[in-house]
Amino acid sequence: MDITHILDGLNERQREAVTAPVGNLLVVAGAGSGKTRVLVHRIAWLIEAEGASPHSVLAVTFTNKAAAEMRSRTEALLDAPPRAMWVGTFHGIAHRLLRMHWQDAGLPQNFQIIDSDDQQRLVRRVLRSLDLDEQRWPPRQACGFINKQKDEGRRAREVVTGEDHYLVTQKKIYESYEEVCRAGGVVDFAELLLRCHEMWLERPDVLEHYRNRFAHVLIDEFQDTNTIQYASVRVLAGDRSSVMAVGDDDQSIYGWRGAKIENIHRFSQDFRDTGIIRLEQNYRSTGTILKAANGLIDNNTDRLGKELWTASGDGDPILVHDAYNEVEEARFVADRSHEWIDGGNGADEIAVLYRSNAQSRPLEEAFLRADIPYRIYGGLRFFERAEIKNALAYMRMMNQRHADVAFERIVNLPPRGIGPKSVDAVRVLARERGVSLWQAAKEGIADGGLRGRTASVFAAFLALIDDMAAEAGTHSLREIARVCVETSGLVDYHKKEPGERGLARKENLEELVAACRRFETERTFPLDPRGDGGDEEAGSVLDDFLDQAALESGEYQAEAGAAVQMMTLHSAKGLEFPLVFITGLEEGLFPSKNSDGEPGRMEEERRLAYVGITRAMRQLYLTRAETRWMYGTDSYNPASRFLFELPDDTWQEVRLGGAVKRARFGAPTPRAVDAEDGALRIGQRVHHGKFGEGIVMQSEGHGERARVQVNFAEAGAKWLMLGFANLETLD
DNA sequence: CGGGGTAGGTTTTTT
DNA sequence: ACCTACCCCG
Repeated sequence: MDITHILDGLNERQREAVTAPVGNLLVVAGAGSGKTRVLVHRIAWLIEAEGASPHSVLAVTFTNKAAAEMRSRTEALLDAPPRAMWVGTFHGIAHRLLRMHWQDAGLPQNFQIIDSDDQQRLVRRVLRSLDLDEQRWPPRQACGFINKQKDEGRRAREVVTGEDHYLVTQKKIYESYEEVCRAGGVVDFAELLLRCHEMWLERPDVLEHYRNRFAHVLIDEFQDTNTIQYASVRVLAGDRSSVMAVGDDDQSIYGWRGAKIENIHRFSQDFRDTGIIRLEQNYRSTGTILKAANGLIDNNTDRLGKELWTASGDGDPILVHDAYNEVEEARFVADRSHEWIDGGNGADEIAVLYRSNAQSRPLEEAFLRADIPYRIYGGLRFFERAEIKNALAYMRMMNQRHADVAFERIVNLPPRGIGPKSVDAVRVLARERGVSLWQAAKEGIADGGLRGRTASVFAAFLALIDDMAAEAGTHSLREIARVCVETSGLVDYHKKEPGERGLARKENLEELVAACRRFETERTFPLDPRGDGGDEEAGSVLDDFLDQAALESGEYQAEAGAAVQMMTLHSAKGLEFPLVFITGLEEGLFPSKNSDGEPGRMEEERRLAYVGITRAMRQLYLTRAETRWMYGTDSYNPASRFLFELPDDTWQEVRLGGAVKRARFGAPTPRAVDAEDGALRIGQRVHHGKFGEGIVMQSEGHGERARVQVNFAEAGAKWLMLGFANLETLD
């Protein structure tokens, strides 16, 4: 078989990774070094050169988008599209296994996946049943606790609490939540992974089957794996299979979500005879941009160590702009975008990045005013919108009357006179009799468990659902959707809502019906990453649709038209753009003030800045605002420390008008450095024996450990120990 | 029961 | 500033 097409166009390191002997391999792939390419070509190599069966390949990613891309690129490279290969997200693959092995996993056959929103609703109900105050025990926090435990592989009974009242209570909530999920036959995202992992441990026969099957495991973005994902890979790999882990410790930005950067460090110890290959040649950015990125990330300790380089030229310096406020900052970004587009370039070559979504508003207004098309990523995705979830809940009820989560959601939506009290009566009945809410309502009406008005409103609701089911028939997904949206009264309900919002919701519901029609013929969303293994029984179209809606809440719609892309730094990971703006480079915003304190958090912020910088191919702008209107007040934030960490010869300041002379990035806001010593404050001018004059920018720690960052006129930004530096104050 | 007004809390995000 | 979650009254 001719395999040259697999190796053509790869550099030496890439080729080394692709053709490495079958076995464990860690590929540390820097930004823009051709990571996906290596994964895809490795799969092709295994199949066409090593003779591996597509059946034996398992490729795992984090997002559906990445999975879809990997699948399509692999298929394009191979002679015969490998249907039997498994490519998917951790969650998608776990879900698939659980559907096939529901009995081995101890789940009901018709278990349903709930998203984080549903989870929070369930937890809220648990809190009420435990009589806990929601102010003191915020549902969000409880969800966080539960998910964290599951991500660490711990069941409620395994949580060690000691005497700690907080832990004791959270454990109680977790236990109770587990029971509610079990009784309702629902599975949350973290549960998919944990349940699958437990199944392997408890059923060695099942594990053995998959160990034999998946001789080749490939994992993308390995630095983002959490404890349970790492453990699962280890268990599946056993000591035979070959695992290729690809990742970049410098791009680990999901620690707050449970990702363990250590996993990438541990890999070579835990997996036998691991080869390590570093991909450091960057094909994306200019030399200047890479130099800035390298210089910045060098401020982090605890790295595997890696330095990106490029064979292309230096390119233009990074341009730094210090705006008066966020409106001017936005105008600057829009102006420069305009120039770029006028120069004959596409709007879609531009990305505007920010730390938090709240920053998008002024940017949006500036682009609107400048008449530049833009598109904002992030925020609520289609299947997470309330009106869509309502409609999906009706669809679920069509299928399974006993789906309590759905029942709770729509029982009084649109409002039909079933208030909290009536629902409570049914809940009590359901708990007493150990049946679903639907069953409890039905029985209650029949045997007098429910009376009077309560009985009649529920009778009407049950009849509505039954009638809708009859109207829709059982076979057409599109019909079910149409009925759920129209006969339920949802469309009318939203039509009556005032303003844009009601209209948008009504349109979303119509879009849902259209999506169902498409799904019916294609049996998949356009971005479907799942392979057709063909070795599992397919559920009904409706089941499949609801599962996919839960697991793939995202942007399944194709986007049309060239537009500037606006998104958070997090969502920009994996993307690249010729022109990139990173906005809001201010202390407190980026790095976020929430990341102060814990040292690990600050390093993660720096990695986020690294990710942002390395998105840029040709030109990078960094902007900040001296004054920013946030949370209803003006805040004055000093320039981000990350600006000072860039090597001096990589950037230039852009000033408009250029009349005002001031220190680089303007004078920071005065703020006491250390309670113990009021003499030094942020913004203070100081003199140092060796470095000369500078301005205090930042401080860290207290007492003996206190350090300040001083931006010296000559020497640039330095961190100094207060105890040793012998700084002289100047004014 | 349901609509409207007010108080609290606001990183990042996938699945 | 803005969204949400809750409280009170019709």
